[in-house]
Amino acid sequence: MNPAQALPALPAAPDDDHAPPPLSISERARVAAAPRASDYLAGLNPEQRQAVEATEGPVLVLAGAGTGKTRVLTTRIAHLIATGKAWPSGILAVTFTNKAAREMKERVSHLVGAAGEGMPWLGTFHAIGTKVLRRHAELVGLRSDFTILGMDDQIRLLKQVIAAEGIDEKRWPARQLASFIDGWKNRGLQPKEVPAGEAAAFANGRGLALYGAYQARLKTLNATDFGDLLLECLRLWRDNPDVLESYQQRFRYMLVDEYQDTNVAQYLWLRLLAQARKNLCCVGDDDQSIYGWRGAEVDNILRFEHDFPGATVIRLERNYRSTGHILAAASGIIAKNKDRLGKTLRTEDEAGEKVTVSGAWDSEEEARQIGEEIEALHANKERLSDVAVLVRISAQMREIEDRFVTLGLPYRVIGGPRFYERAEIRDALAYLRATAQPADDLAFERIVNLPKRGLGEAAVQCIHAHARRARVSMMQAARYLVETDEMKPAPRRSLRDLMASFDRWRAMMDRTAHNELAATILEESGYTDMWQKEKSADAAGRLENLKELVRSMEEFPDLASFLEHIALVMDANETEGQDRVSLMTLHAAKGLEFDTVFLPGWEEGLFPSQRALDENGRAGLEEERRLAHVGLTRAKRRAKIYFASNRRIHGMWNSTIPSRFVDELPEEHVEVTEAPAAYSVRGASRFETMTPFGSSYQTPGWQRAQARAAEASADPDSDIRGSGEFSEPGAFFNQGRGFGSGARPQRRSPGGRTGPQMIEGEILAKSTGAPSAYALGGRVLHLKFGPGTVAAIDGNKLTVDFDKAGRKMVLDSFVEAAS
DNA sequence: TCCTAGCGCTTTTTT
DNA sequence: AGCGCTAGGA
Repeated sequence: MNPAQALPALPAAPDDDHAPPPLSISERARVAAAPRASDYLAGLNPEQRQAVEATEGPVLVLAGAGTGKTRVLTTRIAHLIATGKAWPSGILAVTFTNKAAREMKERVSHLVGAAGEGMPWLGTFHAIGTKVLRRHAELVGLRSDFTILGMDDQIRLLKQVIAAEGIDEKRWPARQLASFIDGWKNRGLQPKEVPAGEAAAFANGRGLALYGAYQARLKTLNATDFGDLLLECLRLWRDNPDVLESYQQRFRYMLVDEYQDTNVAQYLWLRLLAQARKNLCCVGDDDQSIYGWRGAEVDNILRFEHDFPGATVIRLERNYRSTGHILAAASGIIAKNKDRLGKTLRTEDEAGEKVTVSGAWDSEEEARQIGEEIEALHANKERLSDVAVLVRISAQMREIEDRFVTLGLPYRVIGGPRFYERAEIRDALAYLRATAQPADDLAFERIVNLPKRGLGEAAVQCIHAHARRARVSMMQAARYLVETDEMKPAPRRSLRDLMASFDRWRAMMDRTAHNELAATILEESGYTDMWQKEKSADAAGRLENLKELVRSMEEFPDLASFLEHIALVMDANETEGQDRVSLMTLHAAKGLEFDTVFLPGWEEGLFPSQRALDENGRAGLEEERRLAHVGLTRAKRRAKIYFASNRRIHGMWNSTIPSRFVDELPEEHVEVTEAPAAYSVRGASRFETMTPFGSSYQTPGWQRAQARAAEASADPDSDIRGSGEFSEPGAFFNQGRGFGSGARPQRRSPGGRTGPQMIEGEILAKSTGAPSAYALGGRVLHLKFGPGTVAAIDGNKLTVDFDKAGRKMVLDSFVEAAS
């Protein structure tokens, strides 16, 4: 980056079998112009170095977790540039995510200086596909200013297509069709290539017709979806050999990151480009292929040597991340997989701590244990940002978040709803699109009645009908309709105002900064007003997001390039800096690392996911196992696995058994922790573990609750798990319906003490008569709702305004005084 | 046109 | 349980 840190002279051309031919004058000049990399090869281990220097022919680098994969990729690019084998513009480097592309760009320019910034062909498959398509749009029936539809637009369009074919959208949901079409596109299949049998699965055999109709509709709209960005490239290159050849000539060297995640379409895309020069270097790890469910084809990496004869395969097995026990545990698990190329990770690091396995009674206790351990780590001067909790499914997060809120542990959820997927952002973008691209019907439709301006279903239908009849955009149709009296006066007036606004904004476009224009549009359209009037808790956050959106536009030269960027980039701009625990899914954790990793929910059915097993059998199981491997290899120094005996799934309590992966861990690298309250979990029969009072398994809920309440008052120290919140008496009688229907299973604890739970406020309220120890306006802390202020007191019943949860009536025994 | 009660669905998620 | 969507009524 910094030119001042000038780099010493190049090392001599690598002295190996693939030594380049003598350099011509122009090539020498090129080398001279390339920024010098210092001893960029020096820090590499022998395998890494081999991977960097094997520039010619197909190369597969099998890079295990934490083996320096990104380093190899970036150094390889630097090497190609520094040795004069290629200009930056002659190197194609593809990644899956924008984040990965950004990082790679950064690291390359760090190595080679400003030349790296100029790598025009470093990007995601989709970004590069877009670039190619814009240049040759007319050859595939598009104009070069085609719009890229996001998922929501895609669904909206499919709904229209389904409706147009006279199919009941409720019976055959657009979402499902979208996943069919995405699946076909992932496999590189155009409508005419889809196997007849497959398409029959949707809408009684009309799936294929719908796919065709959808594609036709996209063309009319001058639009593509994400899949098309690759598919249309394939079509372009196949139908126009001269165009293909120009790209084959251009890309002297090609690099692919995360090759195990490529789908068939991407494989075909790469193969077409690599056919001529064959300098294709794929980096990946078959043991980290976890995206099969969205079309990734592990076979691509497993078959690499077959697909690219004469390929060099290099294994990176030296792990620089994890300590010995963690690595051995991860290796032990992944070794059970059959479909793999086989690698053995090793480390020169110390053995470190063993992987721990802990059982918990239920998911709440699991969350409590994790919270406690994190607090202990924190007290021990560990940074929270070095700690992560990795879950299998997002639904697991809530309980853990609840616990963190209660404890006041700062945390951040990674990979939540993405910035650009948030409704308010999509709405704002729709306004901008409708302004900048008047033919963008989907954008227009999204905001025509947002905020509500009296243009409901009927009005939209009317515009639609006219647009279709006159074969014009909805915007044009609307323009026509305000001049006629096909519409009722009220909507007509409203529509006229809206059209006038759009005219005004469009007129501003060339003389107003685009971010200013955006602010104006959001203001004048009443959109920001809409959220300002909204009293809900997240309205403020949404307004904040809108501000952030406008601010982020500054970085782009004009509205068009901003919209282009938006269509492809879906990353949230994470605010860094604070010391927080990270909470995310295992999928989101790929590529990250933390000192300490908590892995809750290792239970059959949840992890491995029952659905993965049902739908994909052994392949599904192996993918889950890879996920376990990914989870463990995120840990640098500590990995902690948990399972609970009872977990609520879709609102119902279920008895669960530990994951088979727990038992696949190699014994000698694992330590089973003592549960804080000693109760046997493993091997306990389902009924034993869940009957609270002898045979009360079938006892009506009210009896159980009474018994529990009595016990609660008798034992103030008992483990309080209910919230103490009041509920209507009626609701109470509706809840205790026994196991599997919402009632919570009871713990059997050694001393015969049973934790009271779901305590019915009314009963407990009668059983304790002591006056409240809390004062009006006092601060209290509630186990479930967190901190709050006492608003009213009635005996032992408090009305508390919780900071997070709002106003609730709770029993004072459920709160404690807080500062 | 707007509000709300009820229904059904529910892994993982990028572009 | 929680969310989003839809239908049906005000």
